[in-house]
Amino acid sequence: MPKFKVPDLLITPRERGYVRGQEGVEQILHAALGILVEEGYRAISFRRIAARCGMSVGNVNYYFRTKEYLVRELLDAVSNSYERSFVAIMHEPGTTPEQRLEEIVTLILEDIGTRKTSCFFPEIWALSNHDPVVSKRMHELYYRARVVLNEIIAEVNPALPLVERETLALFMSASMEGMTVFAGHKKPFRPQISAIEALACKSFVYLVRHLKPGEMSAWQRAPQREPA
Amino acid sequence: MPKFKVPDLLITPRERGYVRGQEGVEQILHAALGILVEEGYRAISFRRIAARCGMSVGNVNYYFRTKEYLVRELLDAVSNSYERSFVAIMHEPGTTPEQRLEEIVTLILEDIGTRKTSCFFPEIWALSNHDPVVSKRMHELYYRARVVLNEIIAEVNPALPLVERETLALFMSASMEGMTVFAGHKKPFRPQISAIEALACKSFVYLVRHLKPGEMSAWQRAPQREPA
DNA sequence: TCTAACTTTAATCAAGTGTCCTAAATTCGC
DNA sequence: GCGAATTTAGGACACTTGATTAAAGTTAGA
Repeated sequence: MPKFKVPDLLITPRERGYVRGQEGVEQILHAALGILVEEGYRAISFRRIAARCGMSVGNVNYYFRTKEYLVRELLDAVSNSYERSFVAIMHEPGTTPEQRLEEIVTLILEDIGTRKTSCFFPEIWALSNHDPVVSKRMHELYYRARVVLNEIIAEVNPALPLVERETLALFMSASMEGMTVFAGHKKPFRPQISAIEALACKSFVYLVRHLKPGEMSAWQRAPQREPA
Repeated sequence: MPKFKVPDLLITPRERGYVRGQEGVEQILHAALGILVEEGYRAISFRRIAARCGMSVGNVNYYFRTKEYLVRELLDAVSNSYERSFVAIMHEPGTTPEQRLEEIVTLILEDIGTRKTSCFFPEIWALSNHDPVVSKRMHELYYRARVVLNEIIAEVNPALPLVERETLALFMSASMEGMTVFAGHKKPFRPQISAIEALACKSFVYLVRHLKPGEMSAWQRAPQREPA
């Protein structure tokens, strides 16, 4: 069981308007997320959202004048929910870097077991190839996730230059994200998630501890061998 | 530069029909792949395919009576193209397991740098959450990819039980797939792909060599620590 | 030649889309 | 409780796009 759980959405309250309106906004965003998870991004439409939360089409359109605004706020709400979890781990007092690393691995690998994450992110990955706005927000989200990893690496292996730390953080983050397709919600390798967690921890700790400055770029095409 | 390059499609010839017809089928499948890559899966339609290869809608429909058949053949053609590359590496004579592992890492990490792969797979990942047929074919494709990895692991570390070998192969495969979103075609970390390759090789070789039987499951929730 | 394989044209039928508008209903601070 | 601000319903507009088919014509090759 994970120490932290990532909430589905973290919606920033509006500045003006009645409380009823705020509730409406949250209903709409949750409905949009639900549709995205259950039927895919392309299925999101004002009409479907309206139907899903018992609203009228006009009303949904009143809150979000265009679909683009709606999607943008949805992405932000998801992004913010992760932000909060990462920061929570980062600011945990009295933990060793290795403990925090393990905690992050656990958090993420547990999180990809949820239906929401298992469906949401692949959708975003696909979308980011065709939509620059989505691409930008997605990479911002992942950047924030790597901040924690970077900090841990710096603590354990301060000799490693910044660029190499960042590449290592990326490697770890991308590794874990890749598990989504195979060990996510209702995926064939979900039952082995503990073993996968162990592998991830073992290999990440090894890399963080034993990687020497310059080693990454040195390997580059090093073992040139004769063609057969 | 990689020793092998994965072709876009490997289309199995039909049993009956004129040569012209075979060309038509290939045009259609390439057009479908092109649309999927450029505009996403949902954009695939008879109309668009027809427009893209200067055919009539009816003619496209003559070759593939339903969209489902079309998509299925497209998936198969992609799957087969990978199959061929993996088998080629597996049957390479006079190479050590470590060399073959490196070759696979190179092949895959180069391949995700192509636009086709960088767009195709995220699309399939998303789709597999909503379409059981796609899900089944996708996991078959990845299973075939892991066969090579499994063989390498068995050679280097024969003491490791089958189940653990398979989980390790999955971990490596999923790790690399995860890079697609970050170091794929025109992604922000593409320039660092050599360093990423080095990290992947280092950590995979470490795991394959040093993983002891039972270690994966032993780690499971091992370091229980006091709550702060 | 003549038949199986192609190809086009044109059409059907259906479902869906975002956005805007008006008018009624409701909040909620005062 | 007043009344301005806010929220809601419902429908209209003007499209786009979708899969599939039937009939008729064209081509290839045994």
